[in-house]
Amino acid sequence: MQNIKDVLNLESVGKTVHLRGWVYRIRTSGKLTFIILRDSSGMVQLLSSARSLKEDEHKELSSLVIESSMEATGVIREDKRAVTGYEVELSSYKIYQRNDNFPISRDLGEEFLLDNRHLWLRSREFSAVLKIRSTIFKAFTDFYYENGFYQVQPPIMVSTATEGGSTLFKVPFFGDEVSLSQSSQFYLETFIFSLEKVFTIAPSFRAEKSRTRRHLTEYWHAEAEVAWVDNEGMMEIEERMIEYVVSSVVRENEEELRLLGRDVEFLKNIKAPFPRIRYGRLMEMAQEWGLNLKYGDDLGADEEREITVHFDKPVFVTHYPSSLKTFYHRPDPDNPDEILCHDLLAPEGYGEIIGGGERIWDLDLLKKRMVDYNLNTEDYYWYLDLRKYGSIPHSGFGLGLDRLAMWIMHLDNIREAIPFPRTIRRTKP
RNA sequence: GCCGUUGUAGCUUAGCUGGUAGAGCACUCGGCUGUUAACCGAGCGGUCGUCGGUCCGAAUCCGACCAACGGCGCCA
Repeated sequence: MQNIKDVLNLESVGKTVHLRGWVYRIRTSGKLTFIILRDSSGMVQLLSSARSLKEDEHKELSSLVIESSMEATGVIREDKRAVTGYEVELSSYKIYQRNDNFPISRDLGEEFLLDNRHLWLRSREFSAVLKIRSTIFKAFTDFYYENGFYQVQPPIMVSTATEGGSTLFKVPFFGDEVSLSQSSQFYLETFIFSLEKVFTIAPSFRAEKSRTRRHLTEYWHAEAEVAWVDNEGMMEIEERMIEYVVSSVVRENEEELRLLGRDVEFLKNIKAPFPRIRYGRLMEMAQEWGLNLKYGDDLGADEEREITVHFDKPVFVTHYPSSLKTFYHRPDPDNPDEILCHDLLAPEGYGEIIGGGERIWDLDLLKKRMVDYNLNTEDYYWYLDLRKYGSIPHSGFGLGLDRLAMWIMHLDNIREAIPFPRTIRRTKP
């Protein structure tokens, strides 16, 4: 058996090829039947006729419907009339399943496709999404391995909140209750005392009742934590990682990007370094652009969109006022009202894809901040222990891989970037 | 949590100020020896989201409910 892509070349012409896959299109014209066969690698036109097959064999093939599965043997030749430039004249075949009519046809509603996502995965469009996603996950991992990081595996069932209790998913646990992880950050911090540079890719769960194009209740969270690195050093690692991931997709998946209509030239220009803008300066710029924002306001979706259209690269926003971020961020020693943190906003209106920064590593300050946030320090005993024994400066970040994928592919909704989206109103298929 | 939109055949939909449901695709059958989302002809397919109300009469008007979608806030 061969992959379709591997036989679409001049060396194969005149040879007998053995293929298997699914019927992508079928149409008859008189005594000829054209079957477009697809497999994971591509598609090719098959020709069935009474010339090279028995009459009843040709008839059986002509009755196949879309997405039937089959095996095909025949001689391949060049033919400009066929979709991919080659055609296989069938000499024998095997049908695995001649199915009933496939539910998905040419008229497609958004809701219907979501209900039939398990079948829509077979489409050319979604196959391209899946291939690009695969590259993104591999490239992210490769980048950190190449830079001396260790991959670690934090728990998913946890008993401490990272981002505030109201968005926790509660799960029964032998008469007790646990939560699904919102972020692996605190656990990642435990690993740096032995491994120094660590990363993970794990699902995170947020019970936020969000109904937006950029939120999922279950999403793939890529996180890293690094010993001895400050806020600026962390941003340097992140921008090199983003460049690495984007250039990997451009190199491996140019065909898929074009199928999705993505402007590949735009992606080729995504090179580090990325601009850094302090929050205070951004507020001044926003006012110059006519936005109704003042110091102390958080960036809403509209503001992020307005801001990021002014850039053709991702942009870091740093030094937020401490009132806008959660307790573990380290205050700037030069200006304690601001914190040493950064968000990375994707361009073209996509907005936040990374949140990161320097962590508080002083025990007393961390305790004080937790008390300010009404957190029970006893629950976080293990997190506080990290500041008791050999505490060090360190930084980290969290990246929404589905958001990154959404931006790279220029999709309208994050649901189109993940095979089986979980949102407030969808747990099937 | 808040605001909005939509629900008619397997899919995409038309249906005006109420008068008894129409099309395209898919599928089945027939035609065509070069099709490209083929084309041509025929057939199959609907308790108009659910429940209730108004009316001689409701897909259409009113109410409640359900579901999905879109947006805000929150975040990655």
